[in-house]
Amino acid sequence: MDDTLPMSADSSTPTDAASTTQQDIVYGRLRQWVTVGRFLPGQRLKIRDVAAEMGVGLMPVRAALQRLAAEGALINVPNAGVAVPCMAVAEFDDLLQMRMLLEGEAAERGAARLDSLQRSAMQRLCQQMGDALSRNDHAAYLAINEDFHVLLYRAAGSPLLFGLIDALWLKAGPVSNQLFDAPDAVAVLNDAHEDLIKALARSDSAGVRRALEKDLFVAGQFLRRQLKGTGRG
Amino acid sequence: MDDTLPMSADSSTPTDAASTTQQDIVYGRLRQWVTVGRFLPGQRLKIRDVAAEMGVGLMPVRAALQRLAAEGALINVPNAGVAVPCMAVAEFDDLLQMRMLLEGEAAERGAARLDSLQRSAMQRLCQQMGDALSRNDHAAYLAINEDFHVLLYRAAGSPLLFGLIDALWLKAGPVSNQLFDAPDAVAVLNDAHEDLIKALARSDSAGVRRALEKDLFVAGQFLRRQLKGTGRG
DNA sequence: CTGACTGATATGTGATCACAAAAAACAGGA
DNA sequence: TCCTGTTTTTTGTGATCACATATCAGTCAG
Repeated sequence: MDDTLPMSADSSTPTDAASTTQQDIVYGRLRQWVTVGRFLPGQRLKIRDVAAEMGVGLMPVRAALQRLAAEGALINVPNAGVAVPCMAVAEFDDLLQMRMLLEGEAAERGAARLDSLQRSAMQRLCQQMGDALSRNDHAAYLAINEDFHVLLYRAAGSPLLFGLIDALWLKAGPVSNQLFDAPDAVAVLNDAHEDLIKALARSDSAGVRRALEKDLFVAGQFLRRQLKGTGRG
Repeated sequence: MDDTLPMSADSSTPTDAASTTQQDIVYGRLRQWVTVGRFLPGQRLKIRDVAAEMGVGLMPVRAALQRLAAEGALINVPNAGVAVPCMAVAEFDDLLQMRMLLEGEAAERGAARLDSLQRSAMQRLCQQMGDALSRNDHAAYLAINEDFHVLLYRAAGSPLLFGLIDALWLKAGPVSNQLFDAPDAVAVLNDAHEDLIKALARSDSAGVRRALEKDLFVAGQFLRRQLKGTGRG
């Protein structure tokens, strides 16, 4: 009746894909689809459609959608199911501000705790990002970029902070993939990363924080322009 | 199929109780039960038990529990349903640190945006808290304390920040109600609030932030002692 | 008397069905 | 032609049932 259990299981563990249960599989795929921008902002996700597309029953899809909605990746309209949120410019600015606060904090803490092996790994990732940009390989850039930030933030040693950042990433997902619609963005996208590596080499945690905030800010400004353009017709 | 809708509905709106749907009612009650400390840390919440106790079907309870788990109020153990998380001291410190960061930020921003009417309201609330403490009316103190903080944080003008803070409150709920087990806590609990009001009167936003961080810190130290005592057998 | 195995119970997960409400399609009148 | 009331369809919500698995009690060999 009231058995205790050995505390574990993060619940909102980021980047965990399939477990054993079916709704977790659906959740993982749906989450990836949202972050990769498969759905348009404002689009309604209908249980039966998703179920048919994935070839599973309605029940796992319902659970997965509710879970995504609870995490803020989707919004739950009163009696019309769930939809992918469409962000107004003010909300985008709010999100960017919070990301700068939380990710800046994580970067500063993480920079002070990285060992030399992790530092060289970050330097390598930064170089790989530059290569990917010069090849115009956007998918690779985004993947390495995620690894780069995850490595730094995990080093901060705060699971809670990392979870909050992950939640913000989920919210930012639907709009972040429009980054490369701005052709002049690729020229400066890696500058902040290189600044960050330099600050890291100086063991300048505050400098790492500033570089990361700059990284988010410049990318945010490109996205912001895209956002005002589309404006959710 | 792909209709857009007029973006609204916060999904994780705090303090929203009953909507129309049944699972929202269950969710609201369950959420309150968790925050008020009705369940012991580590306790498993079984669908059929909760359903029987509330006199509703299994389906709304299942959905509500999954939603709470997605928000981090409960933890989802792989194939054993959900349970109330039991916090280790390290996790508690992490939570406290994040609360100081986020609530400190919200306090500083909110202090700069409060109008005179809201400032006097906060002063009144502070006085009421002192009265409640002198009466040993713990329930009233906690209720007014929540209003006090909500008023300040909402003024910050960042729905996202407020939502994150609310999520942290939900995590802190199961342990926060042990505050008054420390008899010497009541003597100093309102000191930081009075400091905050003074800083507010000076329009000293940074001072408001410091006072709030002190508030969280001293309360956290009392709770921390309680936590080490119980230690989750 | 202890330990492992087996059966019974309980519990979460998923499927199918039924219902209510909202949206859409349609028909009729101004 | 446009507005309006009605009907039909769609869609989310909840109930009930079926199944797999984990937990626990009971039993028997050592």
